[in-house]
Formats: sequence, structure tokens, C-alpha cells
Amino acid sequence: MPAGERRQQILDASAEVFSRKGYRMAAVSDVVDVAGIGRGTFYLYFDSKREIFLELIEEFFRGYARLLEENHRHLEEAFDVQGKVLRTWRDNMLRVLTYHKDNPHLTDIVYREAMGRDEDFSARVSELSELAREKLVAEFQMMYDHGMMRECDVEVVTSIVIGSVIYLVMNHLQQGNDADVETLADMMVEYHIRALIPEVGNVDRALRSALGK
Amino acid sequence: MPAGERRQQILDASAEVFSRKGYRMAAVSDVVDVAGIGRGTFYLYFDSKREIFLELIEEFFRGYARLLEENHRHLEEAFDVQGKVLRTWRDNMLRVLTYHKDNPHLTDIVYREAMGRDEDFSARVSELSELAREKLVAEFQMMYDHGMMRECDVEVVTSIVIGSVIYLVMNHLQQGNDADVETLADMMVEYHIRALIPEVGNVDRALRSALGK
Amino acid sequence: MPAGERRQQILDASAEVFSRKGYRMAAVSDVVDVAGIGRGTFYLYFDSKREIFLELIEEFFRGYARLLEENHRHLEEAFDVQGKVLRTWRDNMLRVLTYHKDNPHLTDIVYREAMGRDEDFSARVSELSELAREKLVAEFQMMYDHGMMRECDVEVVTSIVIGSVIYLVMNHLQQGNDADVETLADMMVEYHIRALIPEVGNVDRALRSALGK
Amino acid sequence: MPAGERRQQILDASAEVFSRKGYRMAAVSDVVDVAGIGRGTFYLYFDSKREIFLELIEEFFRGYARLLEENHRHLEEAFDVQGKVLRTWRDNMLRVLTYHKDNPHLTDIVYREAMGRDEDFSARVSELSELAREKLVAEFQMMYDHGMMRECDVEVVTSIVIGSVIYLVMNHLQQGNDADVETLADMMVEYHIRALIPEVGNVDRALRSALGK
DNA sequence: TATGAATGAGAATTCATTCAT
DNA sequence: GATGAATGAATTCTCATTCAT
Repeated sequence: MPAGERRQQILDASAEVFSRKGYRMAAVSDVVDVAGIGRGTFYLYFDSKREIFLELIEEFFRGYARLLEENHRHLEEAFDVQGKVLRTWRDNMLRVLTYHKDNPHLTDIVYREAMGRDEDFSARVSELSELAREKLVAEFQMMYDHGMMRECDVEVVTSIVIGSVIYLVMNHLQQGNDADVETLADMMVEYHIRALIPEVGNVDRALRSALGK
Repeated sequence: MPAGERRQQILDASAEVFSRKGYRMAAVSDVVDVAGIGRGTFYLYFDSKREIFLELIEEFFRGYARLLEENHRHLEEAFDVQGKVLRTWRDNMLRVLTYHKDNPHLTDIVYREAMGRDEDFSARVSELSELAREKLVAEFQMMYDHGMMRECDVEVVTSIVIGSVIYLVMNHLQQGNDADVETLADMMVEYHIRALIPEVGNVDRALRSALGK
Repeated sequence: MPAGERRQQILDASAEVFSRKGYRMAAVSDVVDVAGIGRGTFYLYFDSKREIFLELIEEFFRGYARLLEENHRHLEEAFDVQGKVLRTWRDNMLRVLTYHKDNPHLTDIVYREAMGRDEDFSARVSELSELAREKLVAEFQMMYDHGMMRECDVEVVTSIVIGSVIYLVMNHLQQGNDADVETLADMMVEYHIRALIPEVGNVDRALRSALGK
Repeated sequence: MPAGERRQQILDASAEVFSRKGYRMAAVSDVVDVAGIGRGTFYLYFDSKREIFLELIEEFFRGYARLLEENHRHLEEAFDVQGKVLRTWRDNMLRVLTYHKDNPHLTDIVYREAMGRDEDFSARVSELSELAREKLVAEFQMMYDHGMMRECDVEVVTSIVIGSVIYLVMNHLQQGNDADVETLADMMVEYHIRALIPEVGNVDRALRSALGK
């Protein structure tokens, strides 16, 4: 089997195992059993249990960062087109939810396991979280600067939105709770638009624009 | 030393240790060192490391549940008084944030550590989280039933609010992030009132009523 | 059992095991079996297998260094007394051989195991060997300076004597080969006096003086 | 590449690696890396790590035994020629030192590593050492029988000489300690002649004869 | 009640050897 | 012949828990 595939196979197995048992409870033994390989083979591809766990986290944030940058670009472009911003923001939210839904194990690992204070990797996790957060702050700042948000503390607002996304994902998109991701995105967007719109009188128009109805 | 005090002393020590090092990294050894007792003494008061951890979690949720019930009662009573509901809701939010701020170790343990999938206690944590969630759902349902919320999915809204609270607490009230809890409560309440108010035209009045300005 | 005794008990057991099986082949498991203690108990007293091995080596060289200093002092004092030097040198040699005979396990470990290139401790072993060697060089230099040795390269002579001592110890005093240590000392002393005496004509007198016959 | 050459190439690589890292620390991996061959190729030429190590030791002792036999023959022949014995003995010593100097890796392996108690090969090493020793004992016995040595314990004397040779080699001819091998041989021979000569009055003549001065 | 030395099950990791290509 | 990916037995070390004092 080609080295790349074998590596991915082990990554996949470990994602499943870490998600199911948690980092500490998961033994390398469990991972190799699921991957259907020998104990030593694991160490041909990864230096340690810690390393593969970090790799999964990096993988999640790599994809997430890419997505957020894409979103950022879409939003920037949307400002040039009349009435496009909110619709774009809604599409961005949909992509964020979809990303989590499509990567249930990684999502689980990042939001449940990696948060834990494990001196082995909590520093790196904080760093990556912070990077993601900064991208979101930038996005909100941009909307704020374009007068699309009422007077508010952008940092706090970002926390509110991120928290609501994470909690929504964990409660409605994980573990068989497969709510319809489009509906959830619409609800989220409506919620935050109502909360943030500068002129409440424009709410209906804004919602129509964002949700395409 | 009286048994009760000794027990609490150990609980306090373990809260600090678990919060600092995490459940898995924290050794019983660390706890007894901080508590200034012998290794065996620990086991006179608690059956196991798992048990004391669960006890801390129960302690957090016991206090939280009491608070939420109190909040619920206040809200119920508020419905009888003209223009009191939103102000009460704001007070409730303040109490929720204050509770977390006043119990930083327990907050840390519950939201960072206890989330982890550990067969030792994740079942119980889910159960307790669910109980807390149900109380919040009930509160929102009550507001909804009184026509204080627009047409929406109460479950989803509850998730959004809970997520925003947790993330705000973890990012703005933990670890030396000493934001002013009243200001945060006001921001939160304004945010969610704007998002949820049935008639957007009444927003200013609602905010004035809620925030007492 | 007092901590000091327990520690010594483990040291003794490990000396026996390391001497019998060698550092690499000896498992911590073997040591605790011989000591009659639990696996974890070992780690209450020593940080690692490497550490206890180094401790044994340090123990050997600590005793050896003390002995060599004592010898040095005796020799210095002997220069003040007519006809005492060679006799003292013979007593010193006897003490050296006796030290090795009395510490068979440590001797075995130092000369057979510790010589091996193990990056874990070979540096420290070299350092200690060098210290012992320097003391012996000093002793020979002192005799040389007092005109008790013919013109020669003191470094080379020291190597010759050390080598002969080690090989004699390993072949005649180890593993049940318990030759009489006094006889061996006499043979050694006679050998080296003959090899080193400045005036060959004085040999008989020198030997009589050294061997007390 | 012809099988014989390939085999020797691996032997050379392993000699270097074992000498540098020691038997236990050296991985088969290191050997194949140095030899520039594949992992499996190693096992086409040698059954195991143990086997190649033993092979190196056998190689050392094969050469050494050959040399000692040659020395023995020279000595036997020397007895027929007036005043030739000591000169021959000196030449023999020179060849012994030269052999070690010319085979630094094997020397290192035999005297540092192979001494270790490793059930894998220590029995064989003892056997080979004993064979070499016996040849040297025979040589000394022959000299003793021809009245060229004073009354003494030949076994002990052999130990002394072997020990001095080994220690001299390890301290003055290994690892960049590039002493002149002829000078060392002369010093050694002078030392042992002085120590062993039956009539001390003949020492000067003996030394002149041995060292050719 | 309080103690802390002792325990041993369990986990991560290494590396000599095999074998399908 | 040559290769190197795969293997798994074996080893070191940790730490929650017990129990004799």
C-alpha cells in the first residue's frame, strides 16, 4: 500500500478512535486494531500518539482556515455587488456548518478533547483557535466598517457567534443528530442579522436578501 | 478537623488542581500535596479520583440548577408585573455570568475537561448538562408562550444562547480576562432581545426596559 | 522498612542482577524479583534503570577514590620513615586488590559492563576512570620524584600497572577464583618493583623491605 | 556485487557501527544505512545481529590466534640461535600491538563490548579469550622452561602481561591516541624483561639484546 | 483518624526479523 | 538477488489504590 494511503488510513482510524474514546482513554492499541495493522506499523508513520492527535487537530484547523479565508474572499467580493453581502454571509455560515457536519470525528476531537488542559498540546490548540477566531473577527470588523452592523463590541459579538456555532454543531449536527444543515444555517443567520442590524426597520428586507426568499 | 471541613478542603484543592492540570494529567498526588494531607487520607473521604471529579461536577451543576430554578421563579413572578420580564431576564443573565465568574475552577473543569469523552463520567456530565439545558428551554418556552419571542425553534434558540454564554464566559471571564460582568450581561441581553423580539419596532422600548436605561 | 535500608536492598539486588545478566539484558523486572519488591517500588527509590546503574558505578568509584586517597596519604607519610615506602606500597596494593575482591559485583559491573559504549553513561564512567587513573599517576610520580623509580614514562607505567591489576582481579579474584589476595599482592609488588627499581643491585633488599621477609 | 565482497562490506560497516555505538545501542538499521544496502539484504548474508557481531569477534580472534601462533613459531626458532630470544620476544610484542592498532574497531568491540555479560555471546568470547590466553601462557612457559624467567607463577605473570597489553592498547593506541607503536613495544618489553629476568645482573645485556641497542 | 510506602496493572514505544514484491 | 514495509514481543515507567502502622 502506498505510504500516503497507509498514513491516511491510520489517521482515519485514529480520528474515529479518539472521537469515540477520547485522547487519554484511547490506546495506540485501539488505533492499530481499527486500522487493521500491527502495533509497530503505527510508529513507522507517526512518532507518537501525541503527534497523530496533533496532526488531526492541525488537519481540522487547516481545512477550517482555508474555508474561512475563502469565506472572507467571498465577502469582500460581495461588497461590490448591491444586496449581495448578507446572502454571501449566509452562504459562508452554511459552509461553516457543512464543514463541521462533514468532519464529525475531527469536530468532536477539537471541541471536546483538545480543549482539555493537556500540556502536551493545549498551547498549540489555543494558537490555532486564536487564528480561526481572528479570521472571524476580521470578517465581522469588515461588516461593521461597511455599516452593516450596529454599534457594538466586535470582540464580544464574535464570541457570541462562535459560541453559538460550536454549540449548535455539537448539539444538532453531531452523533446522529443530523438536522438539516440549510435550515440551521438560515436560523442562525436570521438570528444574528436581527441581533446586529443597524436599522431595525430594514430587518425584513435584510432577511429576504440573506435567505433568498 | 471536622469531617465536613476536611472534605471541603480536599474538594477545593482538587478543583484547583483539576482546573490547572486537567483530569488525566492531575495526579491524586497533586491533590493531596495541595490539600496538605497524606495520600491515604484522600481515600478516607473519597472513593476514587473519578468520584471526587464527579463530585465537583455535581457541585457545579447543583449550584447552577439552583440558580436556574431561582431564575425561573423570578421570571414567572415577573410575568405578573407590567414591563418587568425583560428586566428580570437581564438580571437572570447577570446571575448566570456571575455564577461562572465566581466559580472559575469549576467552570473550567466542566466546560473544558468534563466535555471529554471519558467513560468514567461523560454519561453523567451529559445528563447534568441536559438537565440544565431543559431548564433553559423551559424558560425560553415560557417567554415564547407569553408572546415575548418571535416565531422560532426554541431548541435551536436555546442552543444559540447557551453556546454564546459558555463561549463568552470562557473567553471573557476566565483566566485573568477580567471583563466587567454587568457590561457583558447587558451586551448579551441586548443581543438576544434584538434577535428574538417579535415586533422589531418595539426594540428600543424593550431594551430600555431590560437594561434599565 | 526504613527508606535507607530499602534503598540499599534494591542497590544490592541490582548489583547482583547487573553483574549476572549485564545492563542491557537485565530487566527492572529481574531486579525487583531479586529484591522481593513490587515493580513500582523500584521507582519510588530510583528514577530509572539507568540511574541505579550509574549509582552503582558511582558507589564503586566513590569507595575506590577514598581508598586511593588513603593510599596516597600512607605513601606520603612513608617517605618520612627510612625503608617504609615499599612496604607501604605493598600494603596499598593489597588494599586495592582487597577492595575489588570485597566488591565482586561492582567490580564486574565497572570493568565488564560500564566500559561498553553506552551513550547513557559512558561519559561519566570515563570521567570517573580518569579520576582514579590520575590518583595513581600522582602516586607513581611521587615515587619517581623520590628516586624510587628508574627513568621511565610515568603515564605508560601507570597504564601497565592499572591494566595488570584489572586483569589480575578479573581472572584471579572474580567468580569463585578466590586466589589468596595476599599472595597475589606480593606477586604484583615483586613484579613491578623488579620492573621499576632504579638500581637493579638493590632488588633483593627492596623486595625484603616491601614483602616484609 | 560478488557475494564475498558484499559480505565483507557489511562486516566492515558493522565493525564501525558496533565500535561507535556498542552492540546494544547499534541497530541493524544503522548497519544497513552505513553499508548502503536494504534492510532485508542484511539477512541474506547474516542470520542475525548476534551472528554478525560474533563473526567480528571470531574475525578478531582468528587473526590474533594466527599472529600468536606465528609468534610462537618465531620464538621456538629463536631458541636455536644464541641471543635471539629476547629480540624475538620484542618483535612479537610489536606485532601484537600493531595488530591491535591496525584493527581499531575490532579491538574496541572485543575489549569494550564483548566483555559484557551477554548470554548471546559471552560464552563464546570467554572461550576465544581463553584460547588466546593459553597460547600466551604456553609462550611464557616455554621461556620459563628455557630458564629465561625467574621463579614465578606463570599464570599470574601471563595475566599481568595480558592486562598491561590490553590497557596500553586501549589507552595509548585507540581513539586518536596515536602513540608510536615501536616505542610502546620497547617500553613494554623493557618493563617485563626487568620484571622477569632471573639474574638481575644480566639486565643491561638482556635489554641491549631485546631492543637491539 | 491519619499516614505514606508498597503495589501491579496497563500504556507507550523500540527494533530484530520476516516476506511479498 | 535486493528491498523495505510490516510485525509484535518485550521493556520501561506511571499512578490510582491499598493497608499495616
